[in-house]
Amino acid sequence: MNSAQPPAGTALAFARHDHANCADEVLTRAEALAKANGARLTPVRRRTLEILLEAHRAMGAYEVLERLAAEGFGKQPPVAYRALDFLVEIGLAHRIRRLNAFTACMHPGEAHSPAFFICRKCDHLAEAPAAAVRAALESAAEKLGFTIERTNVEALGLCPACAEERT
Amino acid sequence: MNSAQPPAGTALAFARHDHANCADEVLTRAEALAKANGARLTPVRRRTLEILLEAHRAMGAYEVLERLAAEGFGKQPPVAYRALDFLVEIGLAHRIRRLNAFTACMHPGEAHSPAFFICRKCDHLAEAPAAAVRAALESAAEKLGFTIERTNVEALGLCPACAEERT
DNA sequence: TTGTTTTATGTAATAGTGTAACAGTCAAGC
DNA sequence: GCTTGACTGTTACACTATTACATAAAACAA
Repeated sequence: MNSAQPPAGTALAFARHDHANCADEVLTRAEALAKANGARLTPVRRRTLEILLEAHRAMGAYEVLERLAAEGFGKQPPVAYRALDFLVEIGLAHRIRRLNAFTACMHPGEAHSPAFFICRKCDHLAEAPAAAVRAALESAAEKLGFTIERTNVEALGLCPACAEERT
Repeated sequence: MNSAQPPAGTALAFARHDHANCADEVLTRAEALAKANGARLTPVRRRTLEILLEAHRAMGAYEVLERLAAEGFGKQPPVAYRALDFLVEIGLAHRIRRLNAFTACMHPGEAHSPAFFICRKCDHLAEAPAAAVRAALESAAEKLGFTIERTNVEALGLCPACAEERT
């Protein structure tokens, strides 16, 4: 893999920010969002989301699994993958392919197609709204006759802090 | 994994197109491009590129490795991964993370940051130039103070043919 | 040329990521 | 209650990728 394993320190934004009640807000919306999709926010699923929200960074599936197992849920990979896939499916989490990791979505429910910025030095991660990116993609897709259902937009580079250090 | 294993049928474009001399052109450029980077297009590396060009679709690293091994090169994963990583590094190939696969770049040398469109039904893959997408990304990055070095833009959905079939 | 450094290749061993298949369980609707 | 379908859990395994180390070949300097 990269220098980037699910890494134990992939914060969600480069700038410090208070997120005292991010989690509460999101969980409330989550319930609604799940119901809207005709899906159920079961205990494993809910707890998985909480874990991602608490961590507030990208986590590997196996890292999430450890936490779940420790709390009495199943101990096998499918437990984590199913819960994570569910969350991604209904838009409560995102999969960061470059990191083989997952992260809670910070703006669930809002129609958004985020872009992710990943620092190659410190592995920190930032999620940014990217309506313009999506629009450009749609336009390119149209020329091909392609119907977009889901997108993964990830940029690798240097975060402000690491760029500062003159690497 | 996905329904998408390195898959044995991931063509490069949805529309039929003749690419009789794609390969030759690209290989010629490759030499030059390598030299420009102070890098060497060694036999394994060159052959790896040829394999990707011949296949003209996305190939998993192990699939490439099989081919290399059959031709007398090393039989262990690092052989393929090193060659593929090299090609990606200097812009002769792209890594499609959603498919865990690699594909030869069709426009090496040209400053471009491609977007990939992957059909979830047939796994076919299209590479499209996406200057507008890149511009939008740069703009978002600037707001974060982030310096982009490399991007992965992948869209999942339905290709024209599969969309037709009313899935 | 010869010796030295760097870069590249090859192998073995193993770590990490993700799935398929199946059995049991639980909730919702009839 | 009973059926149905969705959800959870487990075993077992497939696939993807890396680390570490030994060898070899090219590039460079003396």
